[in-house]
Amino acid sequence: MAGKRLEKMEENRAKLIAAARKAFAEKGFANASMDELTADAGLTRGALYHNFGDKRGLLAAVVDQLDGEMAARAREIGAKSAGHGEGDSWQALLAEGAAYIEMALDPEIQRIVLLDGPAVLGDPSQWPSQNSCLAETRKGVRAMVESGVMKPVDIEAASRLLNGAALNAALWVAASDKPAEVLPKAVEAFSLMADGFRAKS
Amino acid sequence: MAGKRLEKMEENRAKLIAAARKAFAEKGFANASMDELTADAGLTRGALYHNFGDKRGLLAAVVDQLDGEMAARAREIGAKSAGHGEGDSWQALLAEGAAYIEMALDPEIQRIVLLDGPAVLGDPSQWPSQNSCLAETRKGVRAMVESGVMKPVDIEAASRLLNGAALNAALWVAASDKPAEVLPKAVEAFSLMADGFRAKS
DNA sequence: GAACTTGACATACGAGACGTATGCGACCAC
DNA sequence: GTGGTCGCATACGTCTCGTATGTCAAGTTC
Repeated sequence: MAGKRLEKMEENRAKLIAAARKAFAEKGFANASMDELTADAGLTRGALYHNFGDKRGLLAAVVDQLDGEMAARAREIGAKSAGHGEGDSWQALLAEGAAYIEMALDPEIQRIVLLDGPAVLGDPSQWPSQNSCLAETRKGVRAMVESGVMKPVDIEAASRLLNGAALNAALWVAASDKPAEVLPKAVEAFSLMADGFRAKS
Repeated sequence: MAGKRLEKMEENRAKLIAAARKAFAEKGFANASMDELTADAGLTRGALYHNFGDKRGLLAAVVDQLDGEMAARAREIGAKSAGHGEGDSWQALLAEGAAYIEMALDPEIQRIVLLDGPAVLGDPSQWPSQNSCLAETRKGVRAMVESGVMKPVDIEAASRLLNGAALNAALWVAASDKPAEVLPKAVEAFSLMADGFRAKS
């Protein structure tokens, strides 16, 4: 019966992160009170500072979780899209891009990952979690550059621009009056723009 | 001798905005103290709240000023690039994009317009100043779509994606270890990606 | 198995920072 | 010249974060 201590600790960490996700998404990082947040989780600020160091640490943990979930979903969609074709990795990239745009319509992801995240933690490329989403895109881009599907562009630059464009498009869609009407336009424009990276057939 | 009152008021507004630009750029919006900031301008918080309503209002005014400066510079560069050619508006668009990327290397613009701005004021498309930069890009895109230089893509979507990609690229360049080496890669990748919007020759 | 030690978490405290309500004094009108 | 208006300063209350200290259960050692 060893590890009852760590078990409880992980449980509390999870509860705090869950409460933080809700509070940050609803009120924004700056306006979220740590007292309320921890009370919702049935704890106090003591637990928070012990586990995450400070408020930024908590945000980093939340962003890490969300980022991981996004990357997992993108991978899943990418795999599905590339699977039933005969290795059309280009379709997979477009599908991933569209998936990012759609995922970012979730207020939780918008507010926390796209708005507060960069402002508080700095540019995504230097996040502690190292940005799983970007890594996912980079993997795809690298494979396509090496296989000649994409032009011989700088892998890091292309990944960054594709990801940035997708997430930025999502922000625009979400802020628009009628997201349902605007989304397809954003996806289409993204596909066109990404096509600039494609090797001439 | 009329308007000595308004004159002084505008002068103070300008001093506050200038002090805010410096404070926000150096410490970030959240960590900038309004007491220090106003003291630097030789005033107190009373003037600030009277002129801008609250801290967000001040940020909005600062962002508006920076955005205007950026748009003016982009217009200038775009005009120069299109001028000596025979109406090659495409080159002008690329030049504008590159200009945005370079401008965003300025810490003031990065921190205030790209990071804190969206987080505090929300998505740029719904800023009070209505985002001059975006308007500038939109103008160019619309002209090119109508003249057939660009594919018949949704103007709003294309403008948003181009702008977002450029600014995002700038964030990446600035966060990298050696900006001087990375910048050309970002500009090249941007040009390639934008080329996806270009009508097939 | 009992005393000791560790460490996760709670509580208490201090230091700002924001926003508002109130007061003052200079400009403008008549 | 007098009254009013308005821009700005001052004073206050409230909230929040971060740290320092206390406490009690879980793990450890003999």
